[in-house]
Amino acid sequence: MYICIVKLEQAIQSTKFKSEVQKAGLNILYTAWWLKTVMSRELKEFGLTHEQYNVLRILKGKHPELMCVKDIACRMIEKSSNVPRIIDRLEIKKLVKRATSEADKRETVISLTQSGVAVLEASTKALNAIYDEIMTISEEDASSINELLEKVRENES
Amino acid sequence: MYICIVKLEQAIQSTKFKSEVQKAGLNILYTAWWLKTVMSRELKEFGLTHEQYNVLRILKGKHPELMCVKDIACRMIEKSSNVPRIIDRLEIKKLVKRATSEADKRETVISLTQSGVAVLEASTKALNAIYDEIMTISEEDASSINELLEKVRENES
DNA sequence: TTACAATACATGTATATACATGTATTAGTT
DNA sequence: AACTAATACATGTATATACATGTATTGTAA
Repeated sequence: MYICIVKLEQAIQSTKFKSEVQKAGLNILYTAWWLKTVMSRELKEFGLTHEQYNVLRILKGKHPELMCVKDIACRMIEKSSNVPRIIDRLEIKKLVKRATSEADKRETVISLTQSGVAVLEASTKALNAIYDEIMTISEEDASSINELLEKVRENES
Repeated sequence: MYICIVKLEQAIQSTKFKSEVQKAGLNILYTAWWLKTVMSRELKEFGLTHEQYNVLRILKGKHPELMCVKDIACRMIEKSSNVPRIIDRLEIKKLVKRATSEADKRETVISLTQSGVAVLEASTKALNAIYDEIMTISEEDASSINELLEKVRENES
């Protein structure tokens, strides 16, 4: 059973918004929370948190090449993630291994263990299934969202 | 100076996405993180976290009526927020007051203090200014986002 | 009316976020 | 080459998230 509250108005019990733009801000925040909740519930079956999964997924992108902490950090969705600490938990679960870089001893290089690869593959399969199940929008609508969100972010000051 | 990474591909250093739908998921998560970061930086000037601000804003909606903890909780954007603990911090800063409900002694009723109202008003002004500055999309685009995000969430299983 | 379930909130725990600081190593400057 | 700055990461702190458990109060049913 998933949390199913379609309308933002119902979700946050509020009907007055200053503008569509402000409502869009709340909608983005709420939808992200909803997505994270659904994904986390699935990942829990594999003993992973959302952030731990993200690190594994990033490592997989270069596997079997090693990656240093800062290269993982700059690929994280949430840039303020404390990557060394997330790696701590993954290391305890023997899903990744740490080593000091030969080339630059300041760097710690991380690699996926075989068990890390296995857990990642299984959890990715489960996540994809959940995505197919809950995100039933069309590719066209998804494209529109991607365009619009990049428009939202295209500002500096 | 704001974080300005327009394209998702740059932001998370990834170019391959399984589908537009999956990319939309990442885009929603990343945009939410970006929005929260910008807002939090502004709120810091007032000694507030994003969540503390949310609780104040919700209380304002009924002010000067009192609200109990569960009524605040169900209006939060992030439903898993631990509202009693957020109220702890606000109480220490004398922005809200706790009292036991007369009608039902299990309930704790919360009210904004005068200083709470003042801080909320000032921070809301600052946040609105930031919103105007960074969210320069049109009302029409914002409406499209609202429609599409509600389409994204309209699924259960 | 007593017993039990449900409700409302407080509190505890593990992990994450956001940010500051500490420590080792490398790069750059004189 | 010695000194200083910068870099990479580890670690510390306050708050939040996500969830479990504890405690007081209320509702309900025998």
